[in-house]
Amino acid sequence: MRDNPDRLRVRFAPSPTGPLHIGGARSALFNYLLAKGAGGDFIMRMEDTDRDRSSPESEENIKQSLLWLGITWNEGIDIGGPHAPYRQTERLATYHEAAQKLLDAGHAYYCYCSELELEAMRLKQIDRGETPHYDGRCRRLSAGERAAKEAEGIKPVLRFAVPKDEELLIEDLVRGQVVFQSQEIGGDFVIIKSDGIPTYNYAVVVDDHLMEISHVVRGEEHLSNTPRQLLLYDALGWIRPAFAHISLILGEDRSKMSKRHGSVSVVNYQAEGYLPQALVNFLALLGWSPAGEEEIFTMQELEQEFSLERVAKNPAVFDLNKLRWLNSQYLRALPKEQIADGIAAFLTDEWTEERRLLLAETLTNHIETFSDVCNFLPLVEGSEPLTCDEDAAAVLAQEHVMSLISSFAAKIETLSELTPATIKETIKQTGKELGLKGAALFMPIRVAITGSCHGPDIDKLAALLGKENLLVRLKHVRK
RNA sequence: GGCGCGUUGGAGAAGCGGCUUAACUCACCAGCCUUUCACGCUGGCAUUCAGGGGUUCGAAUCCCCUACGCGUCACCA
Repeated sequence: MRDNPDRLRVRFAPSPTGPLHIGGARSALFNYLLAKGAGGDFIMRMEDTDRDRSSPESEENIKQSLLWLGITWNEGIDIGGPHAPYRQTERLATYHEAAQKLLDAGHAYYCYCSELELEAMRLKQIDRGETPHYDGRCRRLSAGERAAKEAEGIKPVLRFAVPKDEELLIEDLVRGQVVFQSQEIGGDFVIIKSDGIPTYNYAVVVDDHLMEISHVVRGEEHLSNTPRQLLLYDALGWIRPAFAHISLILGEDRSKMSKRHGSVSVVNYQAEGYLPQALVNFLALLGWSPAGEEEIFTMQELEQEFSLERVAKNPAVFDLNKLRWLNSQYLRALPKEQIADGIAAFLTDEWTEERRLLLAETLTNHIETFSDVCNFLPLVEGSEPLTCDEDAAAVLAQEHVMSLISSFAAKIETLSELTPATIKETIKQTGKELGLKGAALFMPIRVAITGSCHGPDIDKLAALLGKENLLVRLKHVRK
């Protein structure tokens, strides 16, 4: 039935109803890695059948986020392919065609029930302690009754006639065998809405089949939808694809990742100065584990390493700590020019290229994301003295500090150019003259400049601060 | 509530009946290095696999029950 049944074809099919979620990104990544590793196809399809919530902005956001992560598709929206179009609202005729077959074969029927009627039915069922489900009342409508409803101007939905007592077995590649009973599905479900737009469960089946998808890899929230889709495949006489349901990503409190857990959109991480390689690496490790002991992988390595067999069944908690660590690993491997570019987004225009480079060099080992640079800005900008903590104050209280700082300041004053090298030299000179070295020499100077006992290299910080600001800070200490 | 899925340390996890007195990574703690911090290095961190029953010579690994967590029950995807 497929042109090439052996070819692995997967897809990422998001709804453009919001920015790309971290969970969606992981689904896309797993699909992408699977395709790349097997030399298969990765298809990008837009499931925009919810016309109220879908927006072009969301679609754009999803595409940009995917591209930023380095996930590209070789068939799908924008670039087309043999099964175009790839946007569901542009495929309406296709869905209607298949629906007609279902209708003709008696697998589907028109339903004229109003929202009110449906609601009343549901309430009654709940009252009786039953699970709410459509009772199939329109299933046996006579031609005459149908005509009457049509005459009233009621726009019907098309429902799928769910067979009784059928066992639906999903051979899931990550969860194993999962069984559902057809009568537990919740009644005859809608496949075409009254406005002629197909529902999710129906459109996915039609598209996945027509687009020759071999493996459906998606989030676990779709597992309970699968029996409906299985029924549809069978009724249409289509062979089922392989399924793999990957577990959800949880927030720190073990509930599904949502806005209250902080950043959930890929764009958030982009804006916060994370590196796409790090996010990809992190996402890959969420629910999948490598065979060896190495954990840092490039996209190319992941393509080789990834396999569905090593995908875990249990949900994974999103650990920002580890993401930050991974990001720092990638960040430190970057040439300083790229770090300078990365932190530029968090700096004012007053920062020249040269100073940005020096800042990048100074902070490389002290920041985990580009936005962390903001934490260090007070150290290297402005002349206001920084408040000291207890330890720092103790350092300044030492007897030799006044003469040390005075002597150091005097030497700085004579310096024509402040660079890390000249400053370091000046510190050493000062130490030599006063007979000081080690912590006794460096620590008071550090505290005088930064107000703290800890921080990046003092010579670099001083150079960034500039002569004027540096002298003001030193002067302040002597008061 | 019905149905489904899951449960190994603070987090990600390996483990697929004996090689496990449970890998590896993050976090944490200690030490070394360093002018400081960080980086880096070294070491520590689950006598135990949600709990309880079974099966077996032997179980984290197989079966059952209980508990807990999550997902899903739409003309939303």
